[in-house]
Amino acid sequence: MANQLLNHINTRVAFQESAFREIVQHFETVNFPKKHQLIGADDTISHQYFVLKGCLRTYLIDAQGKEHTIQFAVEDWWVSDYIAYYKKVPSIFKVECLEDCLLLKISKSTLTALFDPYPMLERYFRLQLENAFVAFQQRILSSLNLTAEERYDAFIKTYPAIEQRVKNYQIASYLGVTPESLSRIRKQRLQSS
Amino acid sequence: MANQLLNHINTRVAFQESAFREIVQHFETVNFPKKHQLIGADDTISHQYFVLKGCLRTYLIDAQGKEHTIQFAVEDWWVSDYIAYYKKVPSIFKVECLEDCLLLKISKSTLTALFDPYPMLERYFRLQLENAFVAFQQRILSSLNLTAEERYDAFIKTYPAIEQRVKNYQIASYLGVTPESLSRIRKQRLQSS
DNA sequence: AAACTTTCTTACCATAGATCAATTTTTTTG
DNA sequence: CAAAAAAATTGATCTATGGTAAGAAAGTTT
Repeated sequence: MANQLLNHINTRVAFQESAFREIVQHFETVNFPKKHQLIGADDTISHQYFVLKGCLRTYLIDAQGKEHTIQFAVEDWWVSDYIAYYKKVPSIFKVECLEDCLLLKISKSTLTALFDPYPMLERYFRLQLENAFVAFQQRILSSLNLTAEERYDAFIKTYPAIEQRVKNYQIASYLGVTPESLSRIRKQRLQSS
Repeated sequence: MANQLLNHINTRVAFQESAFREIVQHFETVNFPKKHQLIGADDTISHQYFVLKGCLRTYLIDAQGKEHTIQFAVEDWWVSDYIAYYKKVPSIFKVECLEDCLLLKISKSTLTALFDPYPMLERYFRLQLENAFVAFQQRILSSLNLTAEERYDAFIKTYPAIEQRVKNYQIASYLGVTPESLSRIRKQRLQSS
């Protein structure tokens, strides 16, 4: 089961199985039902989670009561409130399970302690961050660049698997449009195809 | 002069000066005049740059001929087309000097080769990426969350030094509004103060 | 399967910000 | 420092998307 994590690490760096057996002991397998709130606003966040099975989203409710989705996570993704996790500030995001979830949990202190004896583990996380850097730049570009419809197209193209598993209003809140607008966009697309 | 880089590295990790003397040899100091184009669209990008002095911006011209600024860089910032740099695809961004610039240049291959003997250097870059991750998430949040005026406020607050050094139309293209709209926002702010 | 809850759709009107077109101000250059 | 170029401003209009409200559809619970 934890092999899924090793496989993922090996997509980025060559990691020895013996070393991995050491590391994996520091993870805890946790199980949450659909609708469980993994992280709630104002928590202190000292853990991150690797998704073995399930689907989650990280979102925020703003002063006007509107939801904004910053990230979805499915199998082989990492999830947390990374602003709170990296900056040691109280969480502003909530993370909820959109399906029943099986996760690998590790604390920041445990993980960073592993970086000294296992530099390849640190490299894996650096490369993960490089990937996130690129994904975020492209998302920022989309928001500068594209109409709501184009952003929806791009989302479907980039994350076809996710689109199937989450509610339209959640996609809308990820794209930065209202559910009503997304509904109109979807209608238009049906008619023109 | 290169000490400026050591100082910056030491804001994130404890780095030995002896080790730094080794590393710094692999950097090249380069000088460019205002308006010089450091990176042009469609280049292969194998270097990144540490800003010793000056101000630059990374931007893109879209299919409709409109500019979108993805990043500014001033002293102690790193700059490149990071999509091209990380993903090994042709650059989509241009990077231009907004002032006369003094930069430290290093190639990706040289830098990554230094990560093995100097794990603290890799750690520094990991921590840099964590910071960028947070900054990008906050920017995405702004674009989901805030009106043009609120984004302008946030920009001024977050980057007061940059606001002074770049053109308004460049700020507009960073915020995702037209220069005309930014001008109206600025007018309104003057009147209400 | 009836009742309830959540999500999605549709319609109508409102608005932030875009676009277009001048004009003024600022900056750069010969 | 005058001329030219670049940037900023202003006004008039337009448009994509938002807000509100209501009903339809889908999903969940008893």
